[in-house]
Amino acid sequence: MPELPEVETIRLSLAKNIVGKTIKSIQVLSPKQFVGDVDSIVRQNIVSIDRKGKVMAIKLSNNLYLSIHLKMSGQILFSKNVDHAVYGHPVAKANTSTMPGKTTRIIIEFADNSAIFFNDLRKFGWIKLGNKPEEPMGPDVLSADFTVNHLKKVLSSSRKPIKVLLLDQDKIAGIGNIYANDSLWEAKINPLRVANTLNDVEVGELYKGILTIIHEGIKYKGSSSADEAYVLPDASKGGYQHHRRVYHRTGLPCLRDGHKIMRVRQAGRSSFFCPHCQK
DNA sequence: CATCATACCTGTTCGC
DNA sequence: TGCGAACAGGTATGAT
Repeated sequence: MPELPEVETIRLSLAKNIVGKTIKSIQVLSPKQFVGDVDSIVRQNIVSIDRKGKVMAIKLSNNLYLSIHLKMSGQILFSKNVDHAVYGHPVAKANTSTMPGKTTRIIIEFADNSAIFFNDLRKFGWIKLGNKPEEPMGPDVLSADFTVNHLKKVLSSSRKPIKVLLLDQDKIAGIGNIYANDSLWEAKINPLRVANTLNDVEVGELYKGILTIIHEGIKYKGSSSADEAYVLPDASKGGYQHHRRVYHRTGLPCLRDGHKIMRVRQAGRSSFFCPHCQK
């Protein structure tokens, strides 16, 4: 679920709430989802929180890093008081408005009695402790290394469909299914196009489209529609779902020309596009 | 080497 | 209404 804009929104919120705090305890309720020695994070301070692509890395005072990947259904909720972790409204799906809930997998408590809850219905997400962050290989979309020339190089060496390629975190880090589809609409490029057939003008448009859409995702604090688990750490919802271009808009009119949005399947995932204006 | 299908989980929604 | 199939933000792995 969470793609770059969602993870960045969570990172900024967490940074405000937990940097400088001391970890008092950790409870791992789903053992497969935590990798590392739990005891070595106790009594450490939170130094900073970084992000590359969809992975967050919390730096601790003993120079270890807690890397977090939310995969499809992960959430991070913050509560000022672990004993009264009640949120203003129900969070997504099966969760109740109090924590821990039935999808809570890991709880980290701080010395001031505040806490974060790692919820994950589908159990694909993880938290890993190590001496460096777990990072995807590709440059982050927001980094200086993500240039139009980098995009050109990545595309020219692949015969994959362009949308499938955009999801490859070893090539570019941070783009997921929502923002890949919407970026291609923005650039008027069909998701089925073979990557190395895009000309320089099209690569330029795609580069601009990716940056436009990712920045818009961050501006609206991520995408939280009814079928998405994502919420902010205070359980409030993001707003990008009201600004989607094509994602989950099958049969609805294209925002540019009114033709019906189509859905196709690529590498096991849904792709959405306007058959009229995306060439 | 590159690309595709499958597995990992659990819950909700769709189609007959 | 009931019930199995399809689907959901992602990615590691093995198969082709």
